[in-house]
Amino acid sequence: MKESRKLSNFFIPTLKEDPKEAEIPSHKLMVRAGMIRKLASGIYEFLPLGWRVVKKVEDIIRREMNNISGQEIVMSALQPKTLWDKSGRWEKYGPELMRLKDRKDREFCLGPTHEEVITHLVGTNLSSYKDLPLTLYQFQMKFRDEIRPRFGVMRAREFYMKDSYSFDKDIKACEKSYKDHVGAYRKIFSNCGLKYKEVEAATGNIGGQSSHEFMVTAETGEDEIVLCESKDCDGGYSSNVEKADYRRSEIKQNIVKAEELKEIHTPDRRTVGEVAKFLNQPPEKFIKTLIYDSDKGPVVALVRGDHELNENHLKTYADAGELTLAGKDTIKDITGAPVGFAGPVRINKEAVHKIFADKAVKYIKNAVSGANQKDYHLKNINYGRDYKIKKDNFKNLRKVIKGDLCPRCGKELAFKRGIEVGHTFLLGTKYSKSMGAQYTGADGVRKDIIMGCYGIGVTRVVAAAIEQSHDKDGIIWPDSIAPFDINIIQLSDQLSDKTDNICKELFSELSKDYEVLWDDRAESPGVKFKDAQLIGIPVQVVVGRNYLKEGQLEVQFRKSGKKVFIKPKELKETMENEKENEKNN
RNA sequence: CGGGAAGUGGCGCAGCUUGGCUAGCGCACCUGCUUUGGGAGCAGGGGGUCGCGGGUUCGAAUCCCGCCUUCCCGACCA
Repeated sequence: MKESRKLSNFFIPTLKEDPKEAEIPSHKLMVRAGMIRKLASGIYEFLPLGWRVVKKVEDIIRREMNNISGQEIVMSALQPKTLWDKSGRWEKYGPELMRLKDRKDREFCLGPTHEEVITHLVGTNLSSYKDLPLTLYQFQMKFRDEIRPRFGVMRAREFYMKDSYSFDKDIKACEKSYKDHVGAYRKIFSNCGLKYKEVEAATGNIGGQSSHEFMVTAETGEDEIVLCESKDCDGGYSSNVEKADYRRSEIKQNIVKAEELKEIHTPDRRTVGEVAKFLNQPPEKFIKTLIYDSDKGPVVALVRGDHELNENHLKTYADAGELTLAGKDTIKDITGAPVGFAGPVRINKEAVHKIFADKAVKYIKNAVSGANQKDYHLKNINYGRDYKIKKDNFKNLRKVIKGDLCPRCGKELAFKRGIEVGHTFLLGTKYSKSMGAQYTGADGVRKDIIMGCYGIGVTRVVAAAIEQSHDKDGIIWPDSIAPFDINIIQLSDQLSDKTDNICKELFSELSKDYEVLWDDRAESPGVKFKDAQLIGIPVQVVVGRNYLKEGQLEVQFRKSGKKVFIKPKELKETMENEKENEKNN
């Protein structure tokens, strides 16, 4: 028997009006359909209807994780600081880590992710190459003190996540584990009925060498991605804009005479915008000079005034661990001036580890930039004459912009928005090294275990599914993750032994193969129809006047809106037919 | 953290400018009657320290000061 329910006895507080704090459809609908309630900013309770959907997604994930030989475990959400000290992330993770102390003043955090715990677990309990490969996974609430929680469960401070970790003896074996996961993720997201894109991604807080994100495409997505949609593109290209590479379309040699370098007084004008306005010059004539601190020393990046620096690219070229915008002191050392007057001319190269420039900078004629002197800028700066940078240090440093071309095939890139529902990381030895997780090889030599980690935001998948599939009346669930398969709507004006009996019969008969929600409430038809549309169960079976008159059920499909009148015994066949039709569309 | 908005029964709001009677409306809830195919009608009823603290005043939801919370726009991320 399946998990069927009567609505009269189901805790599902639906609302007629949108909650005022909700902006995007999935948030509004999840609250209105009685799936979730907010307890505090970014902290939500899942009610029976909402949790059923989460469980559906969970089951789909579990099946695929088991298919790639993953083994399910549960680790502790509460994690001791000592472990995080080893990886160095107690410091590095910053204020996003939820920290707390126990009665003896020992420090803990609520796990935002589990690399430390699992590396410790495996490192202390696995010793031979014979035990590899190994993949472990879990479902668990994760805690991240987000700067700005947003959009309901889309960006929550407590959220339900599937995280898995692979352990391998060498990089080749790890690449196989990584591929297996990517394959599993593809199945998971398509089984959830989602349209998604795989993109190259930056590794962020987790670190590691290579990483991909699974993006559900939706207007309301918080991420921006670029794709090459050209059919001729070899293998295609898709990337998060954070990471995206490109070929340029904008670089042209300007045939303009180089004019004489001039110093200009620009009191209290620091930003490109301010100086541009003051001098009445377009931002694309400016050279923006950004100074970063890194573990190797200060790094300087030059980009054109109207462009934005891509820190991920700079990080890669500078071969630096972390980059943070430099403070006053570093800037003073390098420019001899306060913040806001940095420029490439007469910069103190002694104090700098490396200088990089975006390729576009080279071609700005008679450029404007800081004079490295308080309240002064320079104009008519020209590359070669006024400043020099090694040829190899001209790179793609700016963020990808509209009009840029595919780095593989040269066709124009398309921009889309996406919701990140999954992320895969090839970690290498980042954690096994710092946490001391090693194995003994066949040759008797101790080696670091090669790791990968892989996450799916389960609760976010639910929100993303709604974002992708809803209408003005409510949610339209994909069959695979719908909270119920069939919604029996017994119209209250027809409450009688006759409709009661057929509903009872349908309920118990259908429950052998389907999850059924029977609306047996003493509500008016309007209320029942509206609620049914709102909660979006794929098949609605209306038992009302047509049954009393003709012995017919009225079956309505949420997705197609199609309505048919049939005898009760034809129901299963009708549902199968509709499923076929939907597949073909 | 910067910029913007808002806190009044469970939900959505009005009242505040110009202080004054018992704090009001819609939805939801309870009781009764009537209704019943796309969020029914009538009658009756319950539920509010007006975010918190302080101040001004004979009198504060309303004016002043401080704090807290929530939401939206930017940096983080599943």
